[in-house]
Amino acid sequence: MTLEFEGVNASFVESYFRLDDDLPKILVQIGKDDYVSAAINEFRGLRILRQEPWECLISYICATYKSISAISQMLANLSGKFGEKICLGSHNVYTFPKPEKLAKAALQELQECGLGYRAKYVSETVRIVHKNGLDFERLKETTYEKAREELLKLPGVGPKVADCVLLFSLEKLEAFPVDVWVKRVVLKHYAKHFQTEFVRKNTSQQSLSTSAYEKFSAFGREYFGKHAGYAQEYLYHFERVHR
DNA sequence: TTCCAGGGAGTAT
DNA sequence: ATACTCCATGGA
Repeated sequence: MTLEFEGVNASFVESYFRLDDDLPKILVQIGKDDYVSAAINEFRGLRILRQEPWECLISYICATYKSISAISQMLANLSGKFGEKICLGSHNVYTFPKPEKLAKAALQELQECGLGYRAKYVSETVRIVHKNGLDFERLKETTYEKAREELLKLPGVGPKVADCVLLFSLEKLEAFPVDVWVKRVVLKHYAKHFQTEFVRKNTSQQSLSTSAYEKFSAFGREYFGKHAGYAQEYLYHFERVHR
């Protein structure tokens, strides 16, 4: 298999696509049952990205209660308005804005990017991170639980956003983010791991309480093990394709 | 037009 | 602790 790239060096590509992970070994580890095995067999090769923590954090704060396409649009707006222009051949692209740049942005400017009520959360979190210089490198070194606790203090960051940031940018591969899609998968195919009353309640109602979230997420970490995040990613994609 | 989206925060019980 | 409610915006 070959991988072509340009404009970056090989070490970046290896890092960004997590080529340092032993994917075949991980897929064996998380292949605990026929259902997740089906997802693995269909999408074998699907990877988790090692994203830049700052970009990941702001992106997932923006992503709450929004459709994927709308999220893409919002982030493109942010980059176009506050990022740096890069010329790639014939067309221009924009980098994700740096903390110091977003820290200077007015609330209304953020709202003009389509952030809606999230503009306030982004604005406040931007200031906290920029001012105190939230040490993402330290969060990488510490445990899943401690790093999660730190992230949850930020405005606009709840358990779902925290788990996404931990998984996609802070080296916490045991994180098992539970969104509406993963919730559906677990309720449909892993119901036997929960009390029937819990399954019934969470099947009928669309919202997800904090305590219910923690039960779903803890199940994922315990059932799939230290690389539960990979299982989440395969199940998530499998559900979205076959819904 | 109505519904819902890779949820979170605020408030009432 | 748990339940209920609101939140801006855009695509389907």
